[in-house]
Amino acid sequence: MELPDLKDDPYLKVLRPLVEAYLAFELIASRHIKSLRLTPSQFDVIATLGDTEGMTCSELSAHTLVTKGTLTGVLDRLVSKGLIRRDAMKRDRRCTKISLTAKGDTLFRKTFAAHLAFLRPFFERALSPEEVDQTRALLLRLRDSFQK
Amino acid sequence: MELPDLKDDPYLKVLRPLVEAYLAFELIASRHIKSLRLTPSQFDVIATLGDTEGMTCSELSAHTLVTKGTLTGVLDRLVSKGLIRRDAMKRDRRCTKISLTAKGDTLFRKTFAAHLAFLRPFFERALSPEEVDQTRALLLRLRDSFQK
DNA sequence: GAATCTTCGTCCTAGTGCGGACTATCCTCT
DNA sequence: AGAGGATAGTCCGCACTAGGACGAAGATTC
Repeated sequence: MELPDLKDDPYLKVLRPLVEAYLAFELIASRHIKSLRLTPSQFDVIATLGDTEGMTCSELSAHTLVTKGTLTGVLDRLVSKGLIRRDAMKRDRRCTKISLTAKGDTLFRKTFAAHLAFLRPFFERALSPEEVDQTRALLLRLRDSFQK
Repeated sequence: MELPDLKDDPYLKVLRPLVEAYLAFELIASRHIKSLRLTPSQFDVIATLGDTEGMTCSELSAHTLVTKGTLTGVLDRLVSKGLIRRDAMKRDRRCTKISLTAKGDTLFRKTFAAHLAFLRPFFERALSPEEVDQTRALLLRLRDSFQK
């Protein structure tokens, strides 16, 4: 959603840069993810499940950007790729425990660090370490303002 | 797409705040747009067409976040709501000129300023005017780094 | 123990997103 | 003029999105 940026408004001047910076990042990141034969949502799920004992659908949707309703389909595709497994839970028969298969874990180890290493240079060449801290603080203030 | 944030990496520290700030903004903005009975894409198109003589599909997709392929469907729905109009162009019979109808223009005038006014306080209470300029500059550097 | 409330995962609808294929049209170059 | 290439808009397949409806299964309350 792009909004004309009334250049003279002192506050809305950040609106477009925020959107553009995020989208530029998102485009680069998702291209790299696609080269791994995954979609962003699928990568999100794999990265979240990595190094855990597994979790339920609700937990998974809370820790990722994938909503409960969408998760069903995303998990279906990951199961058919053999990357995750759905197991019934003893205690609560409503829940399903989602966890990485051996194949999924291998993929996680191979790709996760590589993905971060791929992204780092984009940040490195844009900002000095001090600017990183500055940017981080400013963005968190913005986030908090929008979150309540 | 959410990425674990290796807290100790001096560069990737901005990754998560960037994603979170954008998503928090996006959530707020799209909720407000939905109260206008529009989707974010539809609002994007209306806002872009506002105060113009109309434009072709290609121009429209260049000025919005909607890609050419998706645009067809979005425009179809806006036509059926009576908000925009598709007219053949004399010069180039490949092109279609998309413009707001009277009803679409009324909607634009009523909602666009209101939407910006709705968003402004979120920025205002998060950042001082100087910080706005700072944030803007930093975000643009990030954007540019990801764009080449 | 039974009625109720809540939670869990799935399914549904409408709308979006991308990229590639396709047709119609225009433009360019020889 | 005629061939090749570029551009415009549409259509397609597949994946994703939010939110709401649903039945099954626990939790709570009396």
